[in-house]
Amino acid sequence: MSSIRDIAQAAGASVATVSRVVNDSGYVSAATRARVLKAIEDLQYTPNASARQLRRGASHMVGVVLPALDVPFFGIMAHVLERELFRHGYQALICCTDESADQEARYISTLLSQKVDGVLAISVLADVTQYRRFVDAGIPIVALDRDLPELSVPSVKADHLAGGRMMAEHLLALGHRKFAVIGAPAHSPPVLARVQGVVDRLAEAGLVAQVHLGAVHDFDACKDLAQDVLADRPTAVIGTTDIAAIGAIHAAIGMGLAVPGDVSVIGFDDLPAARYVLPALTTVAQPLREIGAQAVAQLCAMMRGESLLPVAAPELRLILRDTTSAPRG
Amino acid sequence: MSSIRDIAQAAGASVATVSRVVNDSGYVSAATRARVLKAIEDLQYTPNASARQLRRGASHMVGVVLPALDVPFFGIMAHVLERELFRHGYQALICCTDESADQEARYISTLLSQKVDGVLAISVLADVTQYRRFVDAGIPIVALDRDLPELSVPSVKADHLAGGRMMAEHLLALGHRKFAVIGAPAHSPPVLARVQGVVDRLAEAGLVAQVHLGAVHDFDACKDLAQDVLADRPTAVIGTTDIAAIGAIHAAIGMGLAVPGDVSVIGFDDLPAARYVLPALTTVAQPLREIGAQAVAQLCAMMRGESLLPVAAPELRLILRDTTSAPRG
DNA sequence: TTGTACGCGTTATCAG
DNA sequence: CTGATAACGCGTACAA
Repeated sequence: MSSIRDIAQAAGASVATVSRVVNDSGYVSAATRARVLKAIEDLQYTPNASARQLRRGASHMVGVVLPALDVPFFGIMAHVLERELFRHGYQALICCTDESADQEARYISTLLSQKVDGVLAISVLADVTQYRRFVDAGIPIVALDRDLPELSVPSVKADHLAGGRMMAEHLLALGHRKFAVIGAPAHSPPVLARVQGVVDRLAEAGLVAQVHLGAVHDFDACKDLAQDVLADRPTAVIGTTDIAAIGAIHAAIGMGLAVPGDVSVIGFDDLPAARYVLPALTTVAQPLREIGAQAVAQLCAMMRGESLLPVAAPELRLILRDTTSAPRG
Repeated sequence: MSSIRDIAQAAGASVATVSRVVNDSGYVSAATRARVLKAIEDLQYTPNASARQLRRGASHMVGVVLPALDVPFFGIMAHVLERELFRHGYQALICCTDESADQEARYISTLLSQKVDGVLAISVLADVTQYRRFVDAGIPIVALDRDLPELSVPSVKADHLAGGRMMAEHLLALGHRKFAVIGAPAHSPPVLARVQGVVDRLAEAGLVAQVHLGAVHDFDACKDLAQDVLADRPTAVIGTTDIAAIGAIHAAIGMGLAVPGDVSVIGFDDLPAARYVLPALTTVAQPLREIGAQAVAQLCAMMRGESLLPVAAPELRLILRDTTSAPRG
């Protein structure tokens, strides 16, 4: 409510002096500083961020564009990004696109209007040309969990291809020979990379897997997908995500199959939900917190105009729990 | 990058005219409008939100203060609020406090600086006096899932007391007589209200329950809690949340008890995770989407200076799944 | 050490 | 229908 002028008047000083104490820049005598601070306290003065941004050119805000918050994977990621940005002095502007290109475009306009200092993007859309607007406006941008093709923008993500190989490797080592891969969404680059990793590794062992990818990534859809696939009696089902794998477990048990006795199941991500199922899900853990922190560090460097940080790809890790075992004799 | 003046120059018009076409206010001839629109297109003009806020007084931003995004309950709530606010033309400023009073205070300062038009608060802290600063600044605020005592601020929440009664009622109807209640966090008003509801209903049946509330609300902590409680062999365990109930299921099965054969378990919230466990969890569904939408509607009314909307308490609903049955013999 | 004055990008008012 | 201009709150040269 009260502006810098009110404080100046109350403290018997000029606006310039008040500004100096607020930003502690330049010289201010102890006496006047005290008077100013008192006035600030009395009048509950809060600097106006808009006026500052207008004057300084920096908004200290960062746009975070992602499909949703009510999906654990994105919720966790958003949390990490928000916390990390705050730690670095930035306010996150979280934008949920609901996987709609239209919403995404509108949000990008908003972020441009807000003059965000940078952008973190986790898009699940095929067409990401919209993001060129940030590049054109000279706004630094970092992609998460995928690349933004043709925009030559840095991206931070795990090696999903290697992740796919890990899943296949584990089951192969247990002695499995008949595989099915299920998951969603079929257009997601990281999901496709994992599938490719599985297919590659199996091919090396002279095997082929049934691959069934669906359009919607939820429990019910994945369960249905798994049900179809299980009719063929694979000894191992590879879920492209934990949700897919959990769907597969439910499908198997619903069909009277024991897990892992009759069929082994493995997932990917290691979300909290992987521990909730019974039996608890064996999965490949993706270090979401590390990925998020790395992306923010990268973006902050760019916003400071520094050169890009060299990055080590975040490490994937196999988490052994109770849904995989050797196939029945 | 380009400002309204650049557009004016390019279109051979005045800034006032450009402003008029941008906001389509006042009269502009079709010809000049066309020229201006072309210039806007050519120069990729985007209005500066800070300048607007400075001039107009409204920021079209709403602060959303909550403890976390990586916890399904809050993630879902945040998603609903964000989407709903966007629909109403507001940009959400999501602030994760990590349950820290210090963070919360710093965020409140930030929101005050940003001159948010309103605030939605889901605090889990006991001391909410910080929120008085919004009231003092004349900024509308709506509380979710709890009240903000002594601030006379509207709140939107389910009837947790009734929810507690529902849980007890269901198990009583099945014939249970020996109950345990477990959950966390012990200081959460809605959790305490649910416990009270359970206790009240059981008292009416002449029964007393063992109540064990923990400080941290996660799977492992709740599982440990349940393990202790199960030593007494209650026939029914009431979780104050789905997470607590899922912990109880794991504890029971880990101890060789069948669910629901040896012990029935019920939860609260109906998060997606309730369907992931096996057996699937019987629970009381809280209409999060409705609560969120109601809170946003309420806040929007206040921001428009309208009187408060009359609100019907969001309905709780018992979801019967596979973890409750009549007690043995 | 302190104060004056300008400009950041908009919009609203008022005159033409 | 259009244009000039003041003001929003702040930071900073520059002057004192």
